Amino acid sequence: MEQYIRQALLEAAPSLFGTAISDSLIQFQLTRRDMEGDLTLVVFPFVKILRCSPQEAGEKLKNWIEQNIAGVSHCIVVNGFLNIVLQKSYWINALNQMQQNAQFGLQSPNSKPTIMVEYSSPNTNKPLHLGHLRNNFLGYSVAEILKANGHKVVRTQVINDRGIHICKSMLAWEKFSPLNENGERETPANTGLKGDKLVGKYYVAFDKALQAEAKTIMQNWQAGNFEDTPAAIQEAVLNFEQAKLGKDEKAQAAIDDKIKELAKNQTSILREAKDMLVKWEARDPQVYLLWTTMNGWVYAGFDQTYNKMGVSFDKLYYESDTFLLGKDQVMQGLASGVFYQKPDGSVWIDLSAEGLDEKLVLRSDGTAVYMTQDIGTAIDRFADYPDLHGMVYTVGNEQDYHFKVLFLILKKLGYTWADNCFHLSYGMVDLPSGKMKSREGTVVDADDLIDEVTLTAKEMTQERGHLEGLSEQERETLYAQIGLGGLKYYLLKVDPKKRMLFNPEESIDLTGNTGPFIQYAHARISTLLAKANYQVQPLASSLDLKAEEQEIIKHLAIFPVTLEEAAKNYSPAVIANYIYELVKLYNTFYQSVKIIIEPDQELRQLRLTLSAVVQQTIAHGLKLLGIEAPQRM
RNA sequence: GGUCCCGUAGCUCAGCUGGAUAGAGCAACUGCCUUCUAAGCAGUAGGUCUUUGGUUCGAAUCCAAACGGGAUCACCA
Repeated sequence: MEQYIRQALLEAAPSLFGTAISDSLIQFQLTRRDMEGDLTLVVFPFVKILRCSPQEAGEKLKNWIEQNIAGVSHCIVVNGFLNIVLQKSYWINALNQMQQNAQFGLQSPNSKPTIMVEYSSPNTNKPLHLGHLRNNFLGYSVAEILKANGHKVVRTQVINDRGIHICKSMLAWEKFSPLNENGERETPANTGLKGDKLVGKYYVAFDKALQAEAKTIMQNWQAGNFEDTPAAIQEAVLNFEQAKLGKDEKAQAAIDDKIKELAKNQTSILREAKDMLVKWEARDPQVYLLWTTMNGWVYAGFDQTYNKMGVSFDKLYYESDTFLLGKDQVMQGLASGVFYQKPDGSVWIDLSAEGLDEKLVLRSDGTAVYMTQDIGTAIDRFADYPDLHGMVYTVGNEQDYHFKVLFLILKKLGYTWADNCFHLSYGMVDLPSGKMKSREGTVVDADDLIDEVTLTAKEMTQERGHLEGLSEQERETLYAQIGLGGLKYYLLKVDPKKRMLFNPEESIDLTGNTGPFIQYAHARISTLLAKANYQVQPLASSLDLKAEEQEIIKHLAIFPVTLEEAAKNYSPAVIANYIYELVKLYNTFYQSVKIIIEPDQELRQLRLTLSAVVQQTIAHGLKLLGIEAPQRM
């Protein structure tokens, strides 16, 4: 309708205004809920052209629209706004079309270019935590949203399965794992621990040992004992100590950190880890065996967690497979002059012309860094999927700079698709106590959280009791759907870009703007329709509509635009807010009118139809968020 | 220090490319289940949209600065 009036106005402009007008002059918005009207045309832009008061301009537009636009009942001019009231039959017809289209609002599948969406991308040395949950739910949901907008989507992740951090947990396991009576070190099988948890335990053990050894070295340095310390390091330490004199506490602490870094680099345990990395890159059989074994444990653990989370992937990339390609690319780029080499052999790119810094792309010892690997992975993906148009990287905003650099490098290497790469940058998740810090043990474990939320859902669902007739199996499924639904909704309803607060108590709330609130509305409608034995039937356009009913149809009508907006902004929050609003409107309606027990059959059918379309739209919306829509609860 | 992000009710968040009297939820208080699931609904109260300038018919929204918070500037990932 908006488009229709816009077009008509543009065509009629010369006779109406005496001149052609630009499209941007015609600004529509939805009429405020507390005013009469459906669509509002902003009058101010026309005032200049018509050289008259807003009131006069409004009157002129009012008369023209009332006489020339079919479907318009009448218009009201108020405060420089022209509120257009559509005929009731317009909304009945809209509802009729919605009920006949089970895919209402969705674009036809695979009608748009292929997009790859990357999310999760964990390290294989620690279990998934709350931050990963936001990441995974976001990525999964954005993939669903792009699909619903007609894109072909490939879900993927890159698994950071190599590098110094992986060697750390491997080494710690070899060094510190106790032997059992069979002479075996700890494994998931003989401890019953989940694989990712077991490996994470040794990653922590490594850090602890590293800290201890570094502390001893620093104490030696304090005491003036520089035995075993290279002269260059000794000099650096002494210089730092010198620099501390006369500085305030904060500056001194910063310098102490730098000294600590130096000490860590002098530890034997870190040297061993580095040696292991070199051996790994040389494919030392023993190191490789250990690596595949321990990674296998982690993957089994991750799979369990992904399963519980309800996320999945179409294709996996392993850093260990792509980093060599990355190195090749760097060498080629070096030859073509995109990169340059320093005397020590390290390879860099100079982005100072773009307002960025110089960035390392290959270490002096020839080993790959994160950037090397990311270059390789990106190129690999476009080679694997010839019709791939673009990529979405779901990665936290602490890596904004990294991705700016990555996309620039890819472009400089000559890959035009670099322009279609997008960093879906999301904010950190804070706890009421502040930031999550692994060292302080405040990290919220993903498995624990999911279990907790499911348990709470169970308790609360049993309290309300709408469970009669459900099997034990069905009940358990329902608890998980509600618990996880609440958690997902809680994490997705906030604009991804924004840093958010995670309050454990609120995340499992059932009332207000929550997942269960929306699921409940869905379940309530489902049982209602079943009881009423609802069948799709065209509605007579002569039916009258109550305000509550019309509000719902109006909101349903913007679902397609909302879905597009969510895709454009890569924002599940847009969908979450939309369905929340829809449910509130529906609940008001539900509470104020009779539906099944309405004696007038035409009215009853209208209200059932409205309920059915709302139910379908809630279900679609929840699916876009990766949330289940229970039939009853 | 350079660069980037953020600042809306006590708390958590909406507020589309500038538009009417800035909205929800939670927490507090009042009502509503012999009628379709009360995980609901209706209502009360709660605001200098951090501050100051600028742009204009009009600014929470755009621009600049200040203040406050965060991220990042590694041969870490």
